[in-house]
Amino acid sequence: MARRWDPGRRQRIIDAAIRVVARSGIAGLSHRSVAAEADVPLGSTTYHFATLDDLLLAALRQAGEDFAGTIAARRALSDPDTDLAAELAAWMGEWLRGDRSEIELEYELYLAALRRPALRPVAAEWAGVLAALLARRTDAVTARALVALMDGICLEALLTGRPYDEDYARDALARLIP
Amino acid sequence: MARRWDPGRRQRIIDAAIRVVARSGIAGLSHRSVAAEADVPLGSTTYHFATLDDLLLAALRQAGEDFAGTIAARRALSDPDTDLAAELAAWMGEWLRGDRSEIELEYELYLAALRRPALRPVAAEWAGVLAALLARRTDAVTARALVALMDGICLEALLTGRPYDEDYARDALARLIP
DNA sequence: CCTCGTTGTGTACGAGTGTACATACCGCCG
DNA sequence: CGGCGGTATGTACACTCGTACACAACGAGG
Repeated sequence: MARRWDPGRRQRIIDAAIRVVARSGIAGLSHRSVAAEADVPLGSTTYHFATLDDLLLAALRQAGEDFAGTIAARRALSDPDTDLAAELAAWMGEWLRGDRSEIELEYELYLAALRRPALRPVAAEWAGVLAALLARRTDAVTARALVALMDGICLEALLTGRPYDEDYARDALARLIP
Repeated sequence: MARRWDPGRRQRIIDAAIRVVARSGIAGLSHRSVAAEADVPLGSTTYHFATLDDLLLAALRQAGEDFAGTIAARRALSDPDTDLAAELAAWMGEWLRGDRSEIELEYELYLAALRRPALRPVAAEWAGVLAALLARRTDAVTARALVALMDGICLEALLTGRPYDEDYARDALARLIP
């Protein structure tokens, strides 16, 4: 029989779950679809993650950590010499022009917390990490508002299909900064 | 056999679908669950709505119309003598303190457009109706930004479980108004 | 060497799903 | 009055799903 002892299998299942959600959405997530994607037997996914919610939680956590890494790597956000509103607007533009399935993956996992209380602490941390970073360039209240406005602007672009308008975003964000 | 000719059946199916989504989410929406809720045979739901997406589209449209009616009825939003930011913040507070399943219903239908291009025109109109109303109190660009910020603030409260802070919301909204 | 408990696997079951389709009903037009 | 066509229904099929559970492999401790 195949590999009986496989450290890191749990992680590979999480990675597979993320790919499945990126491709087919949360609706397409099942023990079987993940098992096929990760190339492990069905029993393996149910063994490591008894319920689908466990798996979803792990996927959200992972995506949140990846996101935190991404923003930490974007040094211009922390550089006090840049125009914060312009920098944020440019960042959103890059993100929105990127791979659509990655965008949908991140937002869908994030929004899943609406119906699943178990995911809310992770979603809160996700938003909190960004707010904390922005708070170093301005005050905490403004940082929170900036995060909210960015969320709203991105959602508007994604949900209505209207193209993203970077000038508008920069202007609106700038108004929030005292 | 029961009622063969039933005008308004289509509408009753839509209403039932909305109740199902409110109770169990989009994930719980199926031809069968709607049929049971509407007390009609299975074939009736598949006859009026060949695919689930058709039904979802109709439900979103209906919810959007209800929403448009709600904001139209809230006269203070149009009254030029009120403080717009304070009025919006108070309105969000009332809404967020209301029935959670209704909140989840509206947001879940709205957010469903993320993965379903067919729903985007309806979502766009939903957001557009509110923006158009606000544009009569300020300019069009500011109105759009207000809608985005309100969306972001509501989502933050709903996704993180943090309680809604009306003072903060009023202050942030006021900053957007020139 | 031989148990024993943990880790991992395969299979089977019952429930629920979308869909297709033959059939039934009923108002209307000829 | 007769049948035609749109409306409505019930059933059946093929499929996917979560879950349970018996069993296989293996490392460790006796």
